[in-house]
Amino acid sequence: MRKIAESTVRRLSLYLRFLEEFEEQGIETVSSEALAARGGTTSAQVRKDLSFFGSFGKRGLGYSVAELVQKIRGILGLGRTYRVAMIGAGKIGSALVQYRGFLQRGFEIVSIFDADPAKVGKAWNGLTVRDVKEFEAEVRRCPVDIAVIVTPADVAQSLTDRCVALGIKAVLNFAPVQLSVPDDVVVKTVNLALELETLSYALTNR
Amino acid sequence: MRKIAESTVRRLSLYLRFLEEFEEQGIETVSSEALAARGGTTSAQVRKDLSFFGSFGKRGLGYSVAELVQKIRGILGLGRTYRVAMIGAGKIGSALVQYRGFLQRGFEIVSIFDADPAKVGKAWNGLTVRDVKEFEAEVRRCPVDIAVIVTPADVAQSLTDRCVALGIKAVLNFAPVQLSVPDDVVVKTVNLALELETLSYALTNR
DNA sequence: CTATACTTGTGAAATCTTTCACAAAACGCT
DNA sequence: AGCGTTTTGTGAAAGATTTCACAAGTATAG
Repeated sequence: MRKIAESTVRRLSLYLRFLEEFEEQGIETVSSEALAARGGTTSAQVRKDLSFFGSFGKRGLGYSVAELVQKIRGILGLGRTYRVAMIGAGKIGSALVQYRGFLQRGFEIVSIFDADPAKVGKAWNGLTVRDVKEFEAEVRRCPVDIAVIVTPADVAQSLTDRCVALGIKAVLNFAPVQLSVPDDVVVKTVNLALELETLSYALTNR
Repeated sequence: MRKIAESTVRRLSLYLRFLEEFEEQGIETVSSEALAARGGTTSAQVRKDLSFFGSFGKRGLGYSVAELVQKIRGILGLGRTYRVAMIGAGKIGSALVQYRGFLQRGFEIVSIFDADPAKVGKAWNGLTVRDVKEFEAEVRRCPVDIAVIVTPADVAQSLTDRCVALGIKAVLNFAPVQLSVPDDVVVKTVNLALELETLSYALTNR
């Protein structure tokens, strides 16, 4: 398939959220204009984004909400559940484990690891925190699709390397570092400092 | 000043992190090539990014690390501290309050609010959680530059409106909703579901 | 059955961002 | 001082993304 811009994929994910809202409200049909209004973009943008994947609407009518939800879920690969390993049982890891949206959207946390002996063995949301030394053994026994790195910056890269060695192809990184991985592995980094600094820039330059 | 792309600002923030690392390592001078290598971009990109704000290097030599750190800090508006209000004392709020990088980078959390009476009055990292009913009174007494929204989705917009009414110009939003604000207010949303879904897309389409 | 109103899907145009490529500057060496 | 090496700063080219604008469907009403 032709290369799709990351911005397009992010918007599809947003559209999906709005469509699910519409569905809950019992709205059966939506125009690109209405969807755009809800998401702060333009109708042309919505139609263009969708057009990369097919034509899902009816001229004069708009899109069937239920159908478009299905199509976008398909495009985003949300028709299955993903198995997630959480690496790091600190504050943020703890918050994420309890975040219901995770499971709700098909991302199931199946294991948690930490290096701190004080944390190992504790139960968290029905899962036992394991020693990160057992990471390889555990992942081989109970494979995962996605690793979430919630560790201090200094160990994030080496843990990522271990994930890569195990064949994990997707990493969500909360450590404030730039991770390097082979081309066939995808990393998303959520960098709080970066977000704050763009706010700082915006506050300063206006 | 000419409009600067968000992507440029984000890269500047990254460069700053790398430059600080270099500084710690005692490296005094850096070329655009070296900075690019560290950040996974190209030297031309680095030079172009910087060129929007001035010319900070010496031909043949590169950039003085210390000087470039200062310049970028200036560009990003990091020469001051920002006062931050945390709205929502749940798991994520709790994790953020304890995140040292916040204060380290000049963002000082000065107040925490929650609607849950069970949480109000508790001390957190030296701060007392206040009832969100007192939000206006408290912010007027102790003004803030940035509000961090860490609440359930359904109250995020109304709290944002209250921030706007108080004259707060920057919001960092962790609630999984699209916030609408006037043009002179800037919002950054960190949307976990979105990040997971881009991973899902990447895992599916390869 | 025709006219009217709407809304999609999509090439083409406009805009924005990144990459290229090279003159100009700075330094060290002889 | 002149020469070779390095690296910046920046127009221009290439590439990517967004917006425009309109033909082509679809429905409804008379």
